[in-house]
Amino acid sequence: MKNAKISNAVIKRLPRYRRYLIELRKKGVEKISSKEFSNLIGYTASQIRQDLNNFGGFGQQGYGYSVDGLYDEISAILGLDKEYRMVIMGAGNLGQAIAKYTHFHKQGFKVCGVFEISPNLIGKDLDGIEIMDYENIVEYVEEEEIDIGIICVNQNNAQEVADKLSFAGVKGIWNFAPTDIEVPKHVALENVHLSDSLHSLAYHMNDIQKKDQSKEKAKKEE
Amino acid sequence: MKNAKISNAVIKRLPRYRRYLIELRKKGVEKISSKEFSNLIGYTASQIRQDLNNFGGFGQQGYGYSVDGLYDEISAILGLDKEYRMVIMGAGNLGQAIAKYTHFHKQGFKVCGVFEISPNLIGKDLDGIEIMDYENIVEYVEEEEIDIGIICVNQNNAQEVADKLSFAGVKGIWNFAPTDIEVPKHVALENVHLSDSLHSLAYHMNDIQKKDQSKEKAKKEE
DNA sequence: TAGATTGTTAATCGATTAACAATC
DNA sequence: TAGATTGTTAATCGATTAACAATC
Repeated sequence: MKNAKISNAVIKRLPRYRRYLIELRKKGVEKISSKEFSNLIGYTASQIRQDLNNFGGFGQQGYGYSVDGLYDEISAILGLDKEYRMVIMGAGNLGQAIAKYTHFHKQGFKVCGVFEISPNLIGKDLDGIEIMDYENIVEYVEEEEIDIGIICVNQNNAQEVADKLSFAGVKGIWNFAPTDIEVPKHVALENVHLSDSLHSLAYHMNDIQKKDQSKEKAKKEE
Repeated sequence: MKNAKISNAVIKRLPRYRRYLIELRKKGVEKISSKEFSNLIGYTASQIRQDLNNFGGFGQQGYGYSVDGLYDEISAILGLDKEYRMVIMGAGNLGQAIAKYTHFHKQGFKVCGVFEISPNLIGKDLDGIEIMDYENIVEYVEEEEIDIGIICVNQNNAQEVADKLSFAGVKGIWNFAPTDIEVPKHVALENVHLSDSLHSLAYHMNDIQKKDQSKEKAKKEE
């Protein structure tokens, strides 16, 4: 494995490669060339080879890539050969939904507990996961060896919660609050800005309509 | 407003500009220079000016940008001066959470209905939003003039639901299913691949740890 | 008018694509 | 050995940054 800094653009493509490899495996496909993979996934064959060669030579000349082998390699690169222990901060709609969503659990990301400040919610059970008092988050993270904190509190409290989680010693923060937060450099941060995503969708919807309208206009003027 | 194709990198930054402008407005700030904005938001002043000039000259030489004015311009560019009517496909945990999440509603994105295939859920009420039968989605979209379909069904049904929504005439699809779907070119598509995001977080967590370890090793070898 | 800051052109940087020698 | 396909270098493309004339 090489040592140079891998660009984020490459990292963002890895989970997608992995998803397609899972599908191929399901279908019993044993090998795939970069060209075949390109047709399937929509990246150029060249880009696929470049991306993979950031991490090592996983292919074999004249043959292609082993589907199983590549799947294992990418999983290892992403760190998906480990288990992760997570806490959810905030038991609002989103926090509760993520707590109940089994999809992550199946992939090795386990929600261990949910933390709340509201007394109405503390003590409740979410499909077997307890809602606990925000007061106790620091000791819980230490004792239960929590890796990841998921921020589902509102905008105004997001930074404070992030600070607390960082202090408590999580290695990563997954932020769903619609605001930018700052974390120490030894903590990894991934944002899911749902509103931003929706706004981007709105832009593209309007863009398509605008183009259609100008096309129609051009047609009439003919 | 210019006509050249705007790159997606620019579009993705617009909601973020807008968020910071909202904060500035709250604080009563009236004008901001690209340099001041740069310090705040973390993009270079040059990039800010480049980005904005894709859409028009919103600033004034020697002065800067009007916070209010720029907010309005960006909102209009994104199409946030309109209201959007949405349906949620799938009343699982995620679908229910989004239905109840008031944040989007406040920004002009209204969830009008939720659609399900499971008889146990059809007819139920989610904070005033009815869960309806998937059978009736096409006529509902037409009659209620739905703009956006939100896909919260599982991976295996996502493409079928997307096809149905496209046929029914939505202008945009917001996909939360952990798979890639295809839509006709007159339909805008925005994906929220939560698993991919989590995998990317895992990578960065491991990357930080690896670097820390090699640093420590280098220290010991001194 | 002088100072500040934009709008815009030019330079740089990084990411993607193309080409091809290496090799299975 | 011949054919296929990788790994990798070189070329291209696009996005970001720097520079500066225009102008408020």
